Amino acid sequence: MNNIPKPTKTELAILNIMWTISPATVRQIHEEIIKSGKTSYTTTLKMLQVMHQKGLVTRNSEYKAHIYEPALTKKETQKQMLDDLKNRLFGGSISSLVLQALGSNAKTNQSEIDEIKALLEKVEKGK
Amino acid sequence: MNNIPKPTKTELAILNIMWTISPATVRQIHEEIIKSGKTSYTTTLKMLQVMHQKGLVTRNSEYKAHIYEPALTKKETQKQMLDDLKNRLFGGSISSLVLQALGSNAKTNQSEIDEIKALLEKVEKGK
DNA sequence: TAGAATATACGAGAAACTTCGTTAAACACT
DNA sequence: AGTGTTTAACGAAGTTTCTCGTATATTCTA
Repeated sequence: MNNIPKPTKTELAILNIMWTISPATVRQIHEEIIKSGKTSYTTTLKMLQVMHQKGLVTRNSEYKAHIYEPALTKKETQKQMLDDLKNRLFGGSISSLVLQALGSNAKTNQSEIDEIKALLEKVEKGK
Repeated sequence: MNNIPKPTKTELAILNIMWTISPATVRQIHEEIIKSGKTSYTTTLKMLQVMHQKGLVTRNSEYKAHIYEPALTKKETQKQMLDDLKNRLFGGSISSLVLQALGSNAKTNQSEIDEIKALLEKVEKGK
């Protein structure tokens, strides 16, 4: 099977770093992690190994220091997790999710609103 | 402290049932749960006890069979979890989340689109 | 009122997730 | 070559989450 599991909380934190600096070695990733909290190098290493085992990241072992990359783009992961949340809490309805998201957040700026509107038009046209 | 933690996967499944049938006894909740999979009554009971301990549900112990209710409404929980996802995967930007949600989902029907548009107008006016 | 049914409490074990120390191999530099 | 540094691998322990059996109390009913 080719199914990549949903990342856990800690795994997601690591992926967020990797989306900005990968391809990267464990050392490089670890340097970023410790900017916001203390952790052992081996903890980071172990996390990457487990994530590789799960298929969340790929790695190149050609050199002594392996080089890691996320298996999915940030966008793909966003889609995956949004989909999960939609199914588990919004009865499978994306619009219900969107309504709730917009409704509980008034500080959306004009250009963002325009962007959303434009996208809505596109969705409308595409029917 | 008054802080209610984010429900886990299993806890959320139970809350989903409770939002439709609560106030309810463990027995009633359990009957719903076993409609989609086998579990022991005591498992359900223990989950509710832990959830009560965490503050996710309230209970009335006046009678032999305690009566449970969610501590938060479904809407409040939706807001809470959307907020969490937004912070952990969308850099704190709701509009980026909304764009991704709408973009990766073409099958939004017309009335839903209209609803979203109306809400956008409201957000726009309220500035 | 005695036995059956139904409920809670509780603890133990399984499973998933996270952290870290130890070991050994690869490499870097005199 | 010999010493120190950097790395991967691995296992073990700590945590959280989930599942379930057993013990005990309460309620029902025949």
